[in-house]
Amino acid sequence: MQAQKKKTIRYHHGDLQNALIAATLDLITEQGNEAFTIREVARRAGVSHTAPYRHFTDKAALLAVVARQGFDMLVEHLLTRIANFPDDPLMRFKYSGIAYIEFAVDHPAHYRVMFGPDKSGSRENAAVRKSADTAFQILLDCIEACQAGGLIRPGNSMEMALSAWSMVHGFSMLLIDRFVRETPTPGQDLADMMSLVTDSLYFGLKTEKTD
Amino acid sequence: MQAQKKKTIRYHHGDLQNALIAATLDLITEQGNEAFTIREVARRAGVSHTAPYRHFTDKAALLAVVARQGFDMLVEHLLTRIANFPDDPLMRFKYSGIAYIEFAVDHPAHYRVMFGPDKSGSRENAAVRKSADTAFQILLDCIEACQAGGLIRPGNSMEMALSAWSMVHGFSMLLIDRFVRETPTPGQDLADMMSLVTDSLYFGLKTEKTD
DNA sequence: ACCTGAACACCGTTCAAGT
DNA sequence: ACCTGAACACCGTTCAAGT
Repeated sequence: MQAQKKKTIRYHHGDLQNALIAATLDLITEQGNEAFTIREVARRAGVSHTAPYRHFTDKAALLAVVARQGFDMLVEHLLTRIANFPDDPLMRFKYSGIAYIEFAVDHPAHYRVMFGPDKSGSRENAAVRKSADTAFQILLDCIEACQAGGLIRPGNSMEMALSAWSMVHGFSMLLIDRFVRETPTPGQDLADMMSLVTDSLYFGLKTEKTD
Repeated sequence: MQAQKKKTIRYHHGDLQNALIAATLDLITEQGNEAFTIREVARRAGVSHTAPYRHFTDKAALLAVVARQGFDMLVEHLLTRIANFPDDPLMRFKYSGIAYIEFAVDHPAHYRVMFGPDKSGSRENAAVRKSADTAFQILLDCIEACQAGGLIRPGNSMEMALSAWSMVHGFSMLLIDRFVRETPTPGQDLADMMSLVTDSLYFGLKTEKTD
């Protein structure tokens, strides 16, 4: 808990804290969420299996740091992607969804830790929730900007944001967990698929006059 | 593998196979997916920790049986729920989504095994995939019936089904994993929320003339 | 045919001890 | 201040042995 606040922690090989985080991501990327063990991560970082406990109170604390890092990366990716459309709220809404799926597909290890089964309480971790809320707020802002411009139906923006989140989260999980393997139509690529899926919702929320 | 084919397997206390499945569901319901261990399940069934290996080749095989059972239950629930609207394809489409979320919320332990991280290969298990495909086919049929009646936009029904599945799956996961805890508007209940979320998509796919 | 106990190679976590 | 080794209570899985 407290250890994470310190900027740099040195050990005889350098920065163990970050070495452990990097090893965690490598391990999850290579072998999935289940393969992550403190002992294997320590092995990869070249330290004894008890050394990680100097930096993280337990396994859950290490995962919580990875989850928060993931949400921060997601926020950054979303902001970068929607910055391309400063004058078009509807495009910002659409691309926030596409950017979300892009993030999940590009960083499946992070995504699995962020949304995977909550081993013990990163869902309760204040820092993690704060980063997650920031990401959700971006989506909400996009929707409300559209409503202000008459581009999306009036109505409860929270409900709409929840619908949008459900869709991109569900699609991301189906992709990552290999439930969806192929594009519905031959010749499509992943980018086409992301547009198709997000468009289904986008048509559902926008007003008729924007057709 | 072969053991599962036999209808009834007796041991000194009765039907160990089903006792193990029941204990698995109890355990996952009580303490989450991580708490499931062969040894604990055996303990609850009152047998030695090696006895389960007489009935399931390994941990993954037990989970695969639970997953297939879950998909079969899902299919049954979907069919029951849409049977209420024999003459209204649009209502069948809408209620297939609601019924899906109902199933996930009512059977979170099954749902987590069905869609949770694939410990090792229930995703590849032919019987599991077959049951899952049957469920997906129900959704596809609903959409195609709507299209035949001019109630949903023409277009690739696979893509639409994928969008719909993404949304209900995402919403289910967010609910089960406690990312979504409260209704967006005070006074709403879960049924309201399910309608709101599925309606967002439903409006996106239907034709204008059905308004 | 079905079940058990010992055994093996793993875990997470704690703690006294080393530098 | 940071790291280690031994120790404890767990896992999944195998296998020879019991009834």
